[in-house]
Amino acid sequence: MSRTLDEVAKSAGVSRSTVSRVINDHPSVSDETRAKVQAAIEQCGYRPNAVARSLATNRTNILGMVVPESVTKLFTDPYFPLMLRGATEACNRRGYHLILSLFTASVESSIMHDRIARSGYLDGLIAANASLDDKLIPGLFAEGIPFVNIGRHPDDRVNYVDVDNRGGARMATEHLVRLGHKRIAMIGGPADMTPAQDRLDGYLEVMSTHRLPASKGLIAEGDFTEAGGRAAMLELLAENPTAVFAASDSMAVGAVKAIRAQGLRIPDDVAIVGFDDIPSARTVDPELTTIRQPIERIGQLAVEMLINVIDGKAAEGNMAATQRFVLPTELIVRGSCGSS
Amino acid sequence: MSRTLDEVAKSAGVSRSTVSRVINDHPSVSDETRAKVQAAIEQCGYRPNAVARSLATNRTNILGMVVPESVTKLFTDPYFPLMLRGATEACNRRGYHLILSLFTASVESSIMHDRIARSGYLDGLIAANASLDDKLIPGLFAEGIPFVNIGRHPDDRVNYVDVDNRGGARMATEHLVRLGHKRIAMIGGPADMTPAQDRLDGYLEVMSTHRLPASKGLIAEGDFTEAGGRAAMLELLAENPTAVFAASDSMAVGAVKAIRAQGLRIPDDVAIVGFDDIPSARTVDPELTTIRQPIERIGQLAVEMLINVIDGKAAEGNMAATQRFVLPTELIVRGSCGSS
DNA sequence: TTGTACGCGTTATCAT
DNA sequence: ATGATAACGCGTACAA
Repeated sequence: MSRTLDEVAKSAGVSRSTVSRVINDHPSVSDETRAKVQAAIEQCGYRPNAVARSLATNRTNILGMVVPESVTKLFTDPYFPLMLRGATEACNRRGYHLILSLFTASVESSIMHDRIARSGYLDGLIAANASLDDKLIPGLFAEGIPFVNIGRHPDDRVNYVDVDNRGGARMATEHLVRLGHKRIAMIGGPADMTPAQDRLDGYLEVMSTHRLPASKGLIAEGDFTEAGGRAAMLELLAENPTAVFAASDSMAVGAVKAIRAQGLRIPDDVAIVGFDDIPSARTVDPELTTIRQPIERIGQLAVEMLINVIDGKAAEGNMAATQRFVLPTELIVRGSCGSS
Repeated sequence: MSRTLDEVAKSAGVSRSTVSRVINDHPSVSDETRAKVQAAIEQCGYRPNAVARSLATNRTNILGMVVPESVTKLFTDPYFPLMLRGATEACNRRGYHLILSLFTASVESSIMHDRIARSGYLDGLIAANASLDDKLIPGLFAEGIPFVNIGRHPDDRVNYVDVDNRGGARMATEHLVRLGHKRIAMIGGPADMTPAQDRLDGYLEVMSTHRLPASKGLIAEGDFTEAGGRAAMLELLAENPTAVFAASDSMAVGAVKAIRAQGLRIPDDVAIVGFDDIPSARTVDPELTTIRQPIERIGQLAVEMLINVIDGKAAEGNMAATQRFVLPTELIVRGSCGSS
């Protein structure tokens, strides 16, 4: 099975420490012995035991991605696989591993919390869009474990990576205004999620700027799912909007179906713009005009920031400044709003 | 930070060993001291250090889910999030952690392989639909690390969990035959993936039984993506089929769009049945008749089997029998084939 | 440059 | 039932 340092040392005729130095690229070892040791390593098929190494260094090179229960339900939305792919990609590059923890109803979250945060297996963790009132984040502070949240968080101490949700929502709404729409409805997300808040704010801001109505009836709350978007759109249709901004592409796809179900045409009767630019935005008919956010990049950035935080903490004590990053969004014009 | 066994022992006025026994529910410890130790544990806020424990026990309670590069591309298909959710769910229940490794182009797969299989961090791993010619599986045997594949594998020694792909494909095709269709086309998956093979075989079997044509022109190879399904359907339409069986719902959704793009109606002009029963099968218009496979259950079962394999190996040496499990599929009739 | 010796936090074996 | 003590495999001051 697994050879040990001692065996390699014996085989190379040196001491254990020397082999260890070779493995960790320590400078002070003669080229001669280095070569000798390398050979022995090859020959034995030696691989360092990560667990033992972790015990000695107090570092595991394992990060955690924790998905709050409220978000686990949305896990099939392409957003998460994409973000996750970005995160694992970055981990691959940096030589880290990623433990994925979805909080589910079957296990009490306090137990999950303990297993995740206090096991000692994790160098740090990424919170996948923990909502404002999530007990997760306070818990992490209490535990003193390095973490990065995906999505902004009002607490000053929270490191996060976010996208310009508000700016994106403004672009989306402006686009519809530019096309001459007056009655522009919005399908929002759950009120306790900051992306939903910010996208709503961006919409309201533009509506207000142009002195357009944004009454209660023009705003419906979805849940970021396609079914939710469909239901929300059904409500909204009673108000006869000529355009809709959906806070996610999944909801936009649902809205498209609701609109069609009423015998209305897109974009002729109702124009629609989404948010995310997930793959299906290009496969809907008509293709979805949407706000692109660099989803994989978010995951990548989150792990890179986290590694920085971990390294920084190790280096400078707890003095490291809070790290934050807000990625830009982009308007992608396709067919669902008519030609501009 | 993290208290240690010694501190608890000192605080409780016993030896380290006794505290260890209490933690591991060892029987031989008096109720009196047990209570005393429990109290000390509470008071210190002690939590066992998982890494140290792993070094001593040679068990990490961490499983790996490894996704071959060919499959990483399909990672946004709802199949994977669902399967993953099932797997993490089972891990939660059993007190295991799950490391997710997506093989990507950015890091050479031999390096990834080493990191995954030889790090010592993993008690075992799940291969997510490794295809037949994937170097992954031979590598795992060479390494002697316990694993379970998702999807059947011809090698006798491979533990796997699979679904009755062939039976499902038969049901799908039979359903179309029952509805009176003669020219039934099929959109298959990549030839090197066993689910694709099996679904094709099921289709061919039924076509042959009913002496229906299954010529080259009636079979197109997709890639399990929506775009691929669309392209495949476009080819097939030249043959004027009256029905199509798509080997995945994603491809079926693409096919629906291709059919519509030709001005044809579903199910009137072309009936269609998919495979998977992912959430979007219920949100397409018309809703998709499909073959349901219990996707989350697959993930759950994979980790449970894997844990069995690991425990079995620990218990009986390498004598444990190969474990296999084939889950049933189910025909779900919705609107995309017309009424039966 | 190289080797010695100790520590990382547990579990496990063996006395007592 | 309890307590020393030896692993587990590696990193790393410290000494040589």
